[in-house]
Amino acid sequence: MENQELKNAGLKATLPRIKILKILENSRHRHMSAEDVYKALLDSGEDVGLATVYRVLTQFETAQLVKSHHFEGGHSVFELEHGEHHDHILCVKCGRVDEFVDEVIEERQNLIAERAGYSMTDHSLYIYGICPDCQKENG
Amino acid sequence: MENQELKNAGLKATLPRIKILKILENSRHRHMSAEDVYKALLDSGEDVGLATVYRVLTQFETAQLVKSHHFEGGHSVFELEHGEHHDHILCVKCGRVDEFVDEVIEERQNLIAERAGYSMTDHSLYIYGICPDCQKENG
DNA sequence: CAATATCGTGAGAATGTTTCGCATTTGGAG
DNA sequence: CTCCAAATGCGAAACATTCTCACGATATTG
Repeated sequence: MENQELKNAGLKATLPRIKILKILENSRHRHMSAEDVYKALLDSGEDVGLATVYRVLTQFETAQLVKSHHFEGGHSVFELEHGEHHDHILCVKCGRVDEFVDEVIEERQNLIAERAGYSMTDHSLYIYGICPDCQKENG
Repeated sequence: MENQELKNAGLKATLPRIKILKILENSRHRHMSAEDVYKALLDSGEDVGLATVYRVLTQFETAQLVKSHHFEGGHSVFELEHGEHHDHILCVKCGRVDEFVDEVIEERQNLIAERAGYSMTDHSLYIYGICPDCQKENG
């Protein structure tokens, strides 16, 4: 039940929050922008404000229910936390997003941060390219 | 001479372009936002519009004179191309930016893209952390 | 149960960044 | 030196995101 997830995160189980969580869980696309979530809410007949969507997503991120990503082009997306850390590879043509994990890279990053004297808090790696489907389509 | 660099890039050597190129070359900070460049221009008594700064920086990027980066927090920065590809490690406290190159990671990225069937066009890797100086300051 | 403090919300205004439209200016080829 | 496409400055617009605020729902207290 979504209610419990919210309670566990220290958030009251309000309607907008439940709805937004449901949308993130049921969406075919793992990665959704605030606008996407907002549209999905309107489509399902809900009456929430865009500001609330942003507020709730930010709260979810703080509560570590979702993770946000800032892709090129100034557009951010959110995805449910689903256990393992992973990075992203995305198609510059169709916007498709795939995920991957690479232990070697993870380790190197730690090493690099350490070598530079930084205490690493986070990192983001995005690979941009053309996905298999778009390569076919295009001559 | 900047004029020549611009000509080589197929751009007319206009005053704003020359000035902006100079600013990028002389600035102590390698990474500047459009706003930074704009302020620097005003400080040196030039009369350019912010729109022109954006236009010119975009042209420079197309001409591969500069490279842009989109760090977290919705603000982009530009830096002069200076030969080697490199990635960035930045301090979440003071905004300091350092650069690094790691062949192992570069190779792994190619491998990952290939394995996923993508034809890689670009990639961006940012490591976030606390820099040595900020670690000292803070208890 | 009533009085009251707190929280979450929608709507719209505000902010910050980047782009656009258009009249005017300018670089540089002839 | 002249002329024109290219480039520019300006204000407005587009966009994503955040803030403000009054109100309604909820929890707390006596």
